[in-house]
Amino acid sequence: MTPANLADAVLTAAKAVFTTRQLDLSALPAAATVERPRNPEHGDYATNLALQVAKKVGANPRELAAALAEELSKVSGIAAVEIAGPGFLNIRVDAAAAGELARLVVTQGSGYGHGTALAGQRLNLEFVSANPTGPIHLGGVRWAAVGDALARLLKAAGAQVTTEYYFNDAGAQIDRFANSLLAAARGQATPEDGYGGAYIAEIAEAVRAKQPDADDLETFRAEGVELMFAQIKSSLAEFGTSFDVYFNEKDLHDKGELDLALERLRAQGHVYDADGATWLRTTDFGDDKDRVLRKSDGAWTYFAADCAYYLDKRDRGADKVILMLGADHHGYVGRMKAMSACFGDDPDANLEILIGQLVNLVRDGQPVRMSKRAGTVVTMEDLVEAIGVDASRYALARYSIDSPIDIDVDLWTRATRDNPVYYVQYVAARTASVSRNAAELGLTRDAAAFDSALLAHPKELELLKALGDYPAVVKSAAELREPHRVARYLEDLAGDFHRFYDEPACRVLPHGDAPIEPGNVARLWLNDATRTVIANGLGLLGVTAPERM
RNA sequence: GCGCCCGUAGCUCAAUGGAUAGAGCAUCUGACUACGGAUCAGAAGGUUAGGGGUUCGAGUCCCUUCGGGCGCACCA
Repeated sequence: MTPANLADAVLTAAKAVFTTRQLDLSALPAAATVERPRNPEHGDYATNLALQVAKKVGANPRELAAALAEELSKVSGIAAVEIAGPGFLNIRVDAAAAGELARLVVTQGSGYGHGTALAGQRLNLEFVSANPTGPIHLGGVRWAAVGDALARLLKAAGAQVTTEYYFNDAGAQIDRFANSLLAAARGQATPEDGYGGAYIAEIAEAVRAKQPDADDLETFRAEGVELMFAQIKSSLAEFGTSFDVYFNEKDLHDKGELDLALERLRAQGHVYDADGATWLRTTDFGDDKDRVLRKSDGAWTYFAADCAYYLDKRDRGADKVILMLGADHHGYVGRMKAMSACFGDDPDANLEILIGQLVNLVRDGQPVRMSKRAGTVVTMEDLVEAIGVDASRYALARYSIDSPIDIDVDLWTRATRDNPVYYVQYVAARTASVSRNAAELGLTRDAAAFDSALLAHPKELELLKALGDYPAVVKSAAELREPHRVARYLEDLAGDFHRFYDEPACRVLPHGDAPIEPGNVARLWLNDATRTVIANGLGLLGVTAPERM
C-alpha cells in the first residue's frame, strides 16, 4: 500500500459514502490528500478529507469521518482506521505489505518517482540569461542550480519542458563591452562606463590571437561576444547545466520580431504614441506606469525585446512561459504580467515569474566580494573552485528561493554530518559498499528468495515509509516549483537509512562465517532500494551519487 | 513615499490552512573486537518580531505596527 494507492482508496471510499447518502459528489476534491503524520500515534497515514468536505455538504465532520472509516476499513492492505480530533482519519496499513515497496523501487529503478501530475503541460523555462559581457556571477549560479533542478523535476512530473538561455547581445552594454575590449587591446585604460577585470584583457588577447590586425570596434564586438558565449557555455557545462535553446536577442531584431510584437499589441488596442515615443499601456493591467516600446530616437527598448521574446516563446508552443529572475529584477514582474495580458493572454495561466533572493559567498565569516578574474563580482568559477560542483549545486538548491543565502566555504567543504551534501552522498557510498560486500559473500538480490514480510523491524518500516514518500515529494516539489523539498527529503531519508544501518538487528551482511539467511536477502533489497531513491533524488538536483568517497 | 521578499530554538534553516512547530550546528550525556564511526542514541533549548481579524483549526490567509533585504528609467 503506497501513499498514492491509499489516496485513491480514500477517494473511492468517500464516493461510496456520498453515493449511499445521496450527497453532492462535486464537493469532493479531484484527489484525496494523504499525509504522513508527524506523530506516530496518529497512524501510518492520515487524511483530513472529512474535515475538508463536511461543511460543503452540511454534514457533521466526525460523523462523516466515521462513515468513511467504516468504508475504508474494508479495503485490503488497510489494517485499522481511527477517527481523531475534529474529524481526522488515522490509517494503519498492513506491515506485511510494506516490504513489497523495496521490490517496486528496485524494479522501477531510475524511473521510480516519475509521475504524470504535469502531463500535457508545455513549459518554457528560462533561467540564468546572464549578459554576455562577463562571467556568470553568483546570482546567475543560483539559477543554474535551481533552474536546472526545476527543469528536471518538471520533466519527472510529466511536463514537456524547454529550457532556454537568453543572450542580450544587442544593446548599449555590448557596445561598452566591445569598447572595453578594444581599449584593452590597444593598451589603453578601461573606458569610464566599461567593464574591468582580468577576463577583458584575456578576451582582447584571444581576439588578437585570432585576428592579429584587428583594431576596429565591430571586430571586437563580434569576436568578443562569440568568445564570451563560449566561455559562459563552457562554465555551464562544467556545472552540469545545459539548455535546449540558447536564444540571441539579436535574432529578434534581425527577424523583425519586434515589429511583429508591436503590431500584435497595437491590434489588441494597448499601444499609443506620445512625446515622439511608442508606448504600451501596461496600466490597463495593473502596472505602475505605462512602458516605452520604441524611444523618441527610434531605438527599441529592452522591454520591447522582452515582449517579442515572450511572443516568440508562445508562438513556438509554450502553454506557460516561466522566468526566473533575481530579486534585483523583481520590479519587472508587474510590467511583464501586464504585457502578457496586453497580448490577450491570461497572465496567471501563461506567464509565471519566480524571484530568487541574493546569494553571498562567505569565507572565514566574511562575505567574499571580489573575484580574482572578474573584479567586482563573485563568479560561478569562484564558487566551484571554493567548494566544488556537487556542493555548489546542492547548497544552492537546498534553500527556498525566497530566502537569501550565505554559502559558507568552510561548512560546504567539510566532510562531516553538518555538511548536508556529504551526509546524503555518504548514504550513496555506504549502500554501494554494502552491495559490493554482499556480492563478494555470494549474497545476491534473488527475486524468488525475497520475502518482503521479513522487513518488519521498526527501523526497516520507517525506511520503507520514507522510500514510499518519494513520488509525492517529486510531485509537490514540481507543482510548487520548490526543488529544495527534494534536498530536505533526501536528508530525512539519509537519516532513516543511517538509523537502519546502525541497528544491529538490521544488518544486511551476515556476521563472519554465518550463513546467508532470508532476512539478509530482504535487507539487501531494502539497501538497494535506498540507493536507488538517493541516486534518483540527487539526480534531480544534478548532484552525483558516488559509489565511493 | 510606493512595491516585492523576509523575520521561527543561541546560530543556519524546515514545515502545501491540520493534531504536541521540526532538523543540523553549538552545549551537556552516552555508543566503536559488527556491513565505511564521514555514523548513531539521549538531554536541554520556542509567546513562530508585536497587536488585531478570518477559520472547526493560523508560523502559513487578511489588516496593522516594528525591524531587515531588494527595487521603483524614453538604462540594459
